[in-house]
Amino acid sequence: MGRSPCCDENGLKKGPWTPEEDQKLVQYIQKHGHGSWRALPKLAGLNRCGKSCRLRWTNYLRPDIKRGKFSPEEEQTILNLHAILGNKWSAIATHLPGRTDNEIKNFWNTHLKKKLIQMGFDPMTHRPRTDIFASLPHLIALANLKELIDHHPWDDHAVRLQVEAAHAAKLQYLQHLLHSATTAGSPVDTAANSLINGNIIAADIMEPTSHLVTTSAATFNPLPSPLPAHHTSAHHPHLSEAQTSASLQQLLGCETDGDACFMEFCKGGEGALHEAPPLLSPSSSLPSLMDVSSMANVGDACSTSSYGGGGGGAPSFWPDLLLDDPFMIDLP
DNA sequence: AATAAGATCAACCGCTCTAGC
DNA sequence: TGCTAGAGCGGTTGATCTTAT
Repeated sequence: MGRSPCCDENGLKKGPWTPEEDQKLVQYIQKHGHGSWRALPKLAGLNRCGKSCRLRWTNYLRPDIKRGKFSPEEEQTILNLHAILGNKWSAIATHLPGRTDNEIKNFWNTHLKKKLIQMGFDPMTHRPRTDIFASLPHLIALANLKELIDHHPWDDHAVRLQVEAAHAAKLQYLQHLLHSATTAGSPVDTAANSLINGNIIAADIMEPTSHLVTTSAATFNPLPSPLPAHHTSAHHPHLSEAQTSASLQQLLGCETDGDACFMEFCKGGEGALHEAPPLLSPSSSLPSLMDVSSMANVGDACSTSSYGGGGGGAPSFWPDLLLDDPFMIDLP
């Protein structure tokens, strides 16, 4: 255990690699393979530590490295996988041939993270930021920008995230308002009225999620009945299965019954999980998987398909958020 | 043209994990 | 079973490049 001494010993060279060093490293590995990285520098005639050699090879010199801009498809894959895996760059990199974990990490930190933040998302959870009062003007603007869908040049994932986020956040906000409205004279009363009167709920703006907000706002029971004994989700402790099913039907805008609707929803998710079965083992302790697995609390529809690799892949914030405890919203 | 600010990305640091003894 | 060395990972840094003023 402990940290292995590395570049800080014996005056080994650090910093940028020269073309000569690159050539030595490439030639040696092509001839002998890398073998033990620790032994390699000496054998290859390099005044570098093994760790530095390994990094240079894996991140830059490897022949199968793909360089250049990330394609929209790659960007979407990263977004999808990050929503599921979090900062597991090496795991994400295994699904992007030719891209290194370092490159993906840099791309995330310099592009995608900022993009999500600008869209009002928490880049770590992929959920709308919960400081809703602070970001309300932004959300209102988003929710009322139909042009966003019609004309915005962003890729599908970004648009979908933005639209869904606006509505999910509205829903969360509304749920809070409904709860708060019981307090007479509450400063949120006015806001609630204006919301319900249409200032924010513009049911005709965005289908299908727009009417999700209105229907749920109209029918949402702020004090749902207790769960059946067999249904003890920690995530959705106040929703009964029947309520969940019915709410889903409404929320997802389905003609069919709630279970079938939910199945459809699971199947309809973008391909992240379809393409990533090796990453989704039941024994995995990746915390962000909870977002996905929690979908199973509704009807077990997604759990098997997700873990089995054949199923869902919905935006991770969605089902959780829609079914979340209405009073769990973080408020300033 | 000069300079400041921001963006990018290669490389390093320090930690954890794992295989071998 | 416990210890160690080596490999790998994610976070961070800092040099360089680009853009704005």
